[in-house]
Amino acid sequence: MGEDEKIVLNRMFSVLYNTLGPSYWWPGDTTFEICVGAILTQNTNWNNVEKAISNLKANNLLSPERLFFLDDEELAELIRPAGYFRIKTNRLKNFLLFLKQEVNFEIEKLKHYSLYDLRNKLLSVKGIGPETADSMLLYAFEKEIFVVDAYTHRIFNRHNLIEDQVSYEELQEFCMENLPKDIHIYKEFHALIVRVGKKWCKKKKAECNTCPLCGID
DNA sequence: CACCAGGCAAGTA
DNA sequence: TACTTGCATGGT
Repeated sequence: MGEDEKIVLNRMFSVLYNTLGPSYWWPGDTTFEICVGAILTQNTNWNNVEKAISNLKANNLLSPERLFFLDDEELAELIRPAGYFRIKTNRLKNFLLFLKQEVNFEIEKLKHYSLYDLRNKLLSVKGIGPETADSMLLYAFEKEIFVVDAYTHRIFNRHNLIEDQVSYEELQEFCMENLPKDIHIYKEFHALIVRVGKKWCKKKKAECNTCPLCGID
């Protein structure tokens, strides 16, 4: 039972990696930049997020302290291209307040926290849900946790690996049980899923005829 | 033009 | 618990 699923997931990984190549994820130079990107990319194309991040960089504002003390209105204008800019302004500010209160803006200190301690603390910040928290944990804080997203759900469902109604945590557990427990694999597999999903596994149109995963099962 | 993007919280029943 | 809705820009 479980062995078959391991085989399928490992085959998916190698097919995707061999056809698409390495992903070099997450784009972003610092721990903080990755966290900011994780909030900005919620239900939003990364293209738009890049514009917002480059606005912040151009104004030398990609630091926890400086962003914390920036007026909400100015922050909103800078991140406007990322969409949902008023909501995301509040979510960023909530995260920045958490950084101030938890580690006095010294974000690197969070790397010493244990996985589930940090996960619970991130989830308690309003505006950080499971996917955003796990993206930060895996890519920014180097914790061994798998990131589930809409594409993971859609692709795994279309390949009859999971029921459509499974929860985030259930799907996450399924992935972590059937993939090698390796942070590098987790990083690359999530990235590959997003890349293949964007191109071949859209919400309505499933252009599976040319998808690398077509006929894998 | 319609559709969608690397979600989340709040409201409703 | 299990739906539904608002949030918003920019690319295809």
